[in-house]
Formats: sequence, structure tokens, C-alpha cells
Amino acid sequence: MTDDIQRIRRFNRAVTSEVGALDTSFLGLGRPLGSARVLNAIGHGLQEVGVIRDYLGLDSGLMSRLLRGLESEGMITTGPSPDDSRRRIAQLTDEGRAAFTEYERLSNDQARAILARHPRPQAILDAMDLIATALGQDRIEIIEIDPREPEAIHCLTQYYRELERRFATGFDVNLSRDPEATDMIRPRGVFLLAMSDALPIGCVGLKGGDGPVAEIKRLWVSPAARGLKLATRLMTRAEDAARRLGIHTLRLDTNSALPEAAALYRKTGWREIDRFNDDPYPDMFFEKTL
Amino acid sequence: MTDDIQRIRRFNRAVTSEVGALDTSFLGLGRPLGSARVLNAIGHGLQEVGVIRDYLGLDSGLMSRLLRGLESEGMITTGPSPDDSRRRIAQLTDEGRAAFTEYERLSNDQARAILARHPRPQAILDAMDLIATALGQDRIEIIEIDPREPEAIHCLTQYYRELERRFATGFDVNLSRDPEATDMIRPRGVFLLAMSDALPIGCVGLKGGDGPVAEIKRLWVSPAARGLKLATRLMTRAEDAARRLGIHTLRLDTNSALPEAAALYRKTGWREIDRFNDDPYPDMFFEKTL
DNA sequence: GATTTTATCTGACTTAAGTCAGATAAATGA
DNA sequence: TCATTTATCTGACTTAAGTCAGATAAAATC
Repeated sequence: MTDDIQRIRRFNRAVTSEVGALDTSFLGLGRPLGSARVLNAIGHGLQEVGVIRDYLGLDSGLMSRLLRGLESEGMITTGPSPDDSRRRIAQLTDEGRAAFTEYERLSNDQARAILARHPRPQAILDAMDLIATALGQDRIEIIEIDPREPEAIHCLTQYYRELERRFATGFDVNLSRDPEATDMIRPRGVFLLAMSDALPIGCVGLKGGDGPVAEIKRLWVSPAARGLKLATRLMTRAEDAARRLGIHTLRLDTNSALPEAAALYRKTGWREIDRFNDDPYPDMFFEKTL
Repeated sequence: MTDDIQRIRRFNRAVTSEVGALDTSFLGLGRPLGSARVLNAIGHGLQEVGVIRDYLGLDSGLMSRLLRGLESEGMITTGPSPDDSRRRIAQLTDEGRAAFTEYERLSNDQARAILARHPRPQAILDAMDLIATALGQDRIEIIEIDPREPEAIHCLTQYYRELERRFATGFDVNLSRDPEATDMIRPRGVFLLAMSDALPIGCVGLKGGDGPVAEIKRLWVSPAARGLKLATRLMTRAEDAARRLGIHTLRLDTNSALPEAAALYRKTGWREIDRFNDDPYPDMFFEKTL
């Protein structure tokens, strides 16, 4: 245990001395950290002065002075908010956007350098995802999204890869019954993503039709997020959505090569039923009445 | 690729906002960061003012003032170095040691909190080891050590666990011919550890006897360090040590369940020979003439 | 319409951190 | 031994960051 603590502290030393230089990649363009942080916040889409102030945790006097500084440098313009002229809105000038882009480039270059000098970049990325997800585990949010959006496709691709690895026969999505995207969009169904600070880490689809019966599809949680009860959260949200769409009965199919999935279904009120489709991959079928 | 960069930057945000608070655990005891860093450096065993200054990257004027501050707080005493009285040596007073211990406790508590709130602490630790090792990959050092020291035992334990996982029959070290520690210490042999910032991440033993033939034992590299060519480095260092001990012939045994090991041996001048012992685990035997 | 609340700004501060040109004293080398 | 080098210190600066008490003006509330 003491040993474990030492390992964490070693990690902290490593990231604060090496990465510390990374997130303060702001530095190196001759601007003080404070105004660089404000410039970046505006570049990333924050507009209202109060929102930026809260986000960066700045005193209102300091914030005001930093804005005046950036303004006199010609990096930003400010003006009253159209719907409440007590509030002010900040926007980048062309010059400001150029400076912001330069910060982005520096930050991206440093990230690229980490990957480039390691023989197993995928392992680095997976480890980083795990740690970032763990540190932000209380801020994981579930959002509804079109399954054709890139974030959703990211999860689906990972899901297919995992089935490919875990099924003894491999997995070819073309041989399976790939649901129509429109069946997983309101009003017929929904597609839900679990997001951890802009990274999609899990998904589930509710594939509805015209009647009161719908299917749960594509339940997946990233290895980085396993153990956090995210699958249960996703399923609960999918069931809530189903109820609101007037659905009374849910079905799903799965494979005995994914025992943790079947265990979850049994624990949350699903009961095993007979095969209800001719998809070649599943060998277990469940139903739940809402 | 762009996606990967975003994942690294997300990691950076996560560690600088959450862990950032962790390594600046210095804060919170009402002392400015600068003097807290100096106090911690002294607590961790640095004594000479010049060494501390270089380690922390401080200006000599600033360093001097920080020392005077800590001195007037009663945290440290300074005096001339016995062998060169231009140099000064700093030491903690009882009060200073108490403050240092308090910093250590805070830092340990925060590390413990990260483990406590995650369902899979081992996964967190493995991920942290991987990242810290990757960031410090240019500073990995190979040291000679007594195989009965805790750092060596850490590696050996991990090694046995890995064999247990990978051998179809499992692995019980008591059934194997566990070499005597004294056979892996000079003048009969050596035991080498690869260290990454105080964490042992690999080992190899050279088990010698009275004659010019010795055996390579316990070659292991942590999953956190794989791909970095560390096994090759360890083997090269072991062969160098063997030559200096007057050994002309090296032997080793291994198991075909560890194909990457056999591949390494073949690539580095070893040739397969007949079984030379009756250990129940190995099924491949190699020899190399130095 | 008067009063209170809210969002931002200004001015007058403090503290931390860092820079730099000498000053001082001990050690080193010709 | 004397000039030079080295290690540290002192004093006089600068910059960044942050605090806090009002000031100002718009919006919300009574």
C-alpha cells in the first residue's frame, strides 16, 4: 500500500515536470499566463465575461484588467451582451485568433511528440484515458445524440472491435443486422452517449419501431470506464427514454462470450426468453417489461 | 490522429486541474510555493545550497532569500560545508521536520484518495506507471543490487505472478530451482535492476558458481516498460558483468509460453541447446559463448 | 417610479517570484 | 603570496498575480 502511494507520487512528479510544461504550453509565446488563459478560454468559445471568470476562477478586478490588457494589445474586442447590457461579451479579433491558433498548434505539437517517441502509442492513450476518466468520474454525463455523429461512430467502432476480439468466430458488422440510424432517433428510438470531458466513453441504442416493443442495441463501455457502473446508468437512461416514447416491452440479444453483459441484464430485471431473430451472432435473448 | 491528440490534451487538462492540485499539495499549509519547495527538497535529503538551487532551477539571489526566510521561521539551520566553507549546508530543525512530515502526509492522503474512490485501483496504478515510465524513458538507469532488497523482491514477485498467469500449468516458485541469493551477488554473480525514477521496472540475474559457466535467471520487464528495448539493455549489462567475472559461457532456460523471450535470445546471439537441468517449468534451453 | 440586485470596472493596495549588478569570503592556481 | 575563481549573499529593482473597497450602470423587484 505504501508502495502504491509512492507509485502515484512518482506519477505526479512525472506529469507535473513533463506535462506541466505541456498544459502551460501557453508559456513560450511571451504572454503572461493569466492573459494567455483568458485568450484561450475565449478561443474555445466562452464569450460572457462572467462565465470566463468563473471558469478560470479569477477575481473580477483581475479579470477586468486582463481583458483591458488583451483589448489594448488588439487581441479581443468587448461589447455589451444583446440580451442584458450589464453583461459583456468578448470576441477574438483576427490577430487574437492567430495567437489562439498558435497556442493550439504548440499544444498539439507537444502532444504529438509524446506519442511519437513511444513504441506503443496506443497503450499510452489507453492509460491516459483511464486516468483522465478516473479523475473526472463524478462529471460523466449522458447525452442524446444522432448515431451518425462522429462521437457516436467512435464508440460503435470500438464496440465492433471488441466483439471481433471476444467472439471466437470474430465479428463482421455486415453479417449482423445493423439497425437503421433513424430507428435510433426520436420519435422511433434514441441513441445515448456517456461523455467524460468531451471524450465518448460508452453508448447504448434504443431501436424502436411503430409499436410498443423496442430493442436495446450497442451497449458498450470503454475499458477506461469499466467498474464505474456506467452500463447500468446508460441502461436506466435508455429505459426512461423508452417509457417516454410509449414503449412497454424491451428486448435485446447478446452472446455468452460477454458474460458481464448477461449478468448485468439478470441483475436489473431482465428475463431470458427464446430466440426472437435470426442474427448469426447472439445466442442469448432477454426481455423486460417496463 | 487528431482524435489521439485530443485525448492527450484531455489527459493534460485532467491531471493539471486535479493532480495539479496534487503536486502543489505544498499549498494549503500557508507557506508560499517557493519556500515549500525548498523545505521539501531539504526534507528529501538535499543539503548543499547549490544542489538545491540547481534542482529547483532558482536564481541564487532568490534561493538565498528563501533560505533566510525559512531560517527566521525556525524551519532550518544553515552552516558552512565541512570540506569547502564557501558552500553552505542546510538542515531541518525539529520544527522543520514536523512541517515536512505534514507535507508528506498531505501528499500521501491525496494519493490514497485517488485510489480509494476508484473501483479498480490496480488499473490506475498500472496506467500511471506506464505514463510515468514513458515520460521518463530517457532517464531509465540500470543498477546492481542485492536480490534480497525490497526493490528486487518487488520485481521478482511481479515476475512470478506473470509466470503464474502465462504458464498453462501455473507457476509455483517452490517447485522451481530458486537460485541462492549469494549466487547472484559478487563475486559469484550479479543481480541488475532497471529503475525509472525510483520505481523498479525490470530485472535480470546472473547466477554464477565457481567455474567459467553461469546462468541467466529472472529476466523480467514490467508491462509499463515494454517496447523500450529494456530486456536487451539488461541482458547486455548482464553479459558485460559476466565477462568481468571471468565467465566464458552463459546458459539459460525458458518456456515456449514466453515467445518474446525466445525471440530476443535468438536475435542476440544465443543458440538453442539440449535440456541441461530437471526443472519442471522450462522446455527450451539456450547457450551463448562470450 | 424608487429601491435593490447584479455585472463589471477602477484605484489603491499586497504578496510572490524573479532579475541583476555588485559585495563578500573562501578556495584555487600561477 | 597574490590574482583569480567559486559559492553565496545583499540591495535595488520588475513583473505577475491577486485582494478589496467602492463606483457605475443596467436590470429586476417592489
